[in-house]
Amino acid sequence: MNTLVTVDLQRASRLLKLLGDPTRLTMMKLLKSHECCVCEFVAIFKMSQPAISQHLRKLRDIELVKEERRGQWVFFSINEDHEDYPFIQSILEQLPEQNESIAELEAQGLRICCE
Amino acid sequence: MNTLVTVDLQRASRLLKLLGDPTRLTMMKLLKSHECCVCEFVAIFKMSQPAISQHLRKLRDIELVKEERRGQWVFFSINEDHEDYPFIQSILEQLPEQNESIAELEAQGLRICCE
DNA sequence: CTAGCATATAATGATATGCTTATATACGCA
DNA sequence: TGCGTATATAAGCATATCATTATATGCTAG
Repeated sequence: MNTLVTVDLQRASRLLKLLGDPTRLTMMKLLKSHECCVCEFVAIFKMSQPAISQHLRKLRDIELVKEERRGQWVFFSINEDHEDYPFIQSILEQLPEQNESIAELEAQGLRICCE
Repeated sequence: MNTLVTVDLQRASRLLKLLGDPTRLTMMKLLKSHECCVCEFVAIFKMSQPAISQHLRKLRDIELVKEERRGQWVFFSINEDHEDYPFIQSILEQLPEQNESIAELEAQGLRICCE
């Protein structure tokens, strides 16, 4: 009896299924420490823009991530207000940091900063 | 930096994908507190025996569960020696207990005891 | 307004998944 | 040995998933 809050099994399995894709899982891990826009993900995953967009849509559909348009770009970030965020967080915590991806982006001058 | 051990992202996503099915996730949660044999799962999930058997095989293929034949029956249990067991455990801990399923089995006289 | 870049959506196709039914295997008992 | 029960495997099918290409939309800058 060491957790106060539990996650309904059906809901949990839907979340885990979404996280059960290496691209989406990595996205979530990245987003945990950095906001990213779509084109950054395209550069990181070396995958077509629509593929990235579709993964992000799935994450957004169940509100695991939020999006915010800034000028031309759409930035994604983790939705910490999600009812099951503690569950998600406990999973992401156990994954290795993905700072190299971000560092590589910066090295290539592909990191987007906008204001 | 509060976890010492992290799970490779590829491996983590494979595990999460397997847990991302409500039947398998429930199986794992049940197995966390009770050994079960195949016919018990058939009764619990009201699903065909081959379907149950195939789910168990997937869990066994990546060694999340162990099997042990006892007479006519094959009992499954969680493999606590799995390299990623701490990861799995941290997920299962956050799911509600499934004791009703077991209680129901017992009420119907379907719980298997063999020795 | 138009051109160009960022992103989203639609349509399509290959492969994976999860069930079903039919059949094979393994064990226990008479 | 042969039968009944428990389980595993094989084959087939419907649907889901994840990519692709083509196209639409939205914003910015000139």
